[in-house]
Amino acid sequence: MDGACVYDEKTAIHELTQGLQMAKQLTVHPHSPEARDLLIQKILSSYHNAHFILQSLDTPHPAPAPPAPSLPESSESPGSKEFEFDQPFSIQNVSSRKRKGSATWEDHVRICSGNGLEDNTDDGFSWRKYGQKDISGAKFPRNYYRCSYSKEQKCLATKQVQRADDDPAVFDIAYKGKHTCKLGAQSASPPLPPPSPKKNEITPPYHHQLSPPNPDEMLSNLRANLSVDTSDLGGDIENLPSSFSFPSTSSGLMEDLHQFHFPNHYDDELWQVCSPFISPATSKSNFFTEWGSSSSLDFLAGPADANPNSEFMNSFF
DNA sequence: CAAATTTGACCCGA
DNA sequence: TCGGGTCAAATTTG
Repeated sequence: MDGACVYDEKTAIHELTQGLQMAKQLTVHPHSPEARDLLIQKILSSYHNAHFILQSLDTPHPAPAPPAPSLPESSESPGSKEFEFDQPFSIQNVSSRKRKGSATWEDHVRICSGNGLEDNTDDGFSWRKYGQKDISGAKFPRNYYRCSYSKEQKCLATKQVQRADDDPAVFDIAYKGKHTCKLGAQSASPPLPPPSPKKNEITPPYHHQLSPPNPDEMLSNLRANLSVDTSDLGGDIENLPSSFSFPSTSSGLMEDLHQFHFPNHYDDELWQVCSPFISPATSKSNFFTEWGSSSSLDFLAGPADANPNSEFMNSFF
């Protein structure tokens, strides 16, 4: 739109690019622990700068106050605010139809899985599938998940996952409700051991023994996982880099990254950028692109004014 | 054997 | 009546 914005976006992209380059360096050269720390700090700094820029870009057009659709009570604990999904955005509701008492779908995320064969839709929470349905007009069935802790902790979060017709590698995910489970709440508080680490699907992200793995391990993870999908940036640099690809089977490092707190609106954006990075457990690759709105991943965002760098670094090391 | 997934039936709003 | 969302019994998996 306006030149200033473009400029800022470019700056942000530049910062992100720098961060990526440094990340690459990190993966390529053997470094002393000090040097690695330095690089990591620089990487974080770059992302932080980008985040800051994007955030400031975002302020001119504050999120429209949506006509709050009737959410089903579900809110209980004010304390778990950070897991609250923000209100909907103006995206067309994928599922306008809802049963009595069900909430509107509050967030939509599009995930492109690397090979398109697997459901790499891990988002850090532990989900249990409770249904599958063929949807008229859709090639692929829609899968319904609810939080694994829905019973134990009365967590009301649910999500729908559907493979895109035109691109089987793409999953459209709709989130509903907010996580009120402890698991989610841990993103902002000291880790607790999950009730019972379930099998594969998600190793709960924020949580799960945050006991920092040893740096070497983290580094090797980083090394193994990092790769950047820049095709997206190619001819279209004006646009925010909506996606990165970090083929990854992530674990330690990625989980630690969950501690990274992104304040405010662009959190999501940044989260999109970083999530593959952070993608827990079983994710192999992928990038997130967001469509529709934001915030579903707010649960990652911690205290709005925390300094991401220091916070992150602290938890990281 | 417990927990997760599958799948057909049921419910409900449009 | 149709289609989407959920339930719950059966089945599978670890």
